[in-house]
Amino acid sequence: MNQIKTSADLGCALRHARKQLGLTQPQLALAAGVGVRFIVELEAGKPTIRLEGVLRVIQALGGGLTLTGLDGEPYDPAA
Amino acid sequence: MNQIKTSADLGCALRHARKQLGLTQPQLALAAGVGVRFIVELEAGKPTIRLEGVLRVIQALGGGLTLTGLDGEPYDPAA
DNA sequence: ATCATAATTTCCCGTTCGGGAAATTATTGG
DNA sequence: CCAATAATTTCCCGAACGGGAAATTATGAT
Repeated sequence: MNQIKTSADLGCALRHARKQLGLTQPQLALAAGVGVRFIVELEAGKPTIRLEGVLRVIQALGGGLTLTGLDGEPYDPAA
Repeated sequence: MNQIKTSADLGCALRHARKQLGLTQPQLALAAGVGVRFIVELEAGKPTIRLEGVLRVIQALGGGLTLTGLDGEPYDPAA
């Protein structure tokens, strides 16, 4: 369970995951539909990368993102 | 537990969370250090917003992001 | 040590973000 | 029904993204 607080956390975790899978950056870039440089910057923890690519990379790695701490009561339309 | 697959998922979840907390978009924007438009676009599911702001908003709401499925064993899509 | 492969940086530069504020369109209330 | 608050769109525009490819620098294997 990897708690993501900063973009650096995310980059670090994704880098480890990629290596774990034995993928190179170009391979992952291809699989995720982004450029190699995007992977480099993502893994380097660049804070201003675009969400879209981040999600695609995570999915290409077989991972998922879970939002925690915000599951209060069921959605109340009258709130 | 909110599994985030797309930026739309995220936007939807964050919008509900904000309402649950009784915050307006400008209030959240201020708390997260982003512009109001950023909140609007984030909640609308815009795929190209910057990660930095997303993380700040989530934290301003008291939530967290968890990366799942990437610890340990290699991912085998054919398993 | 040496060659091969991977990783990262740099370059150019079109695309697009995203801030603030005003204008417009819901929503809610008196 | 009309006023007030919230939500979203629009405007202008500087700043930054990020794609491909080549160059440079790790990293590793034989």
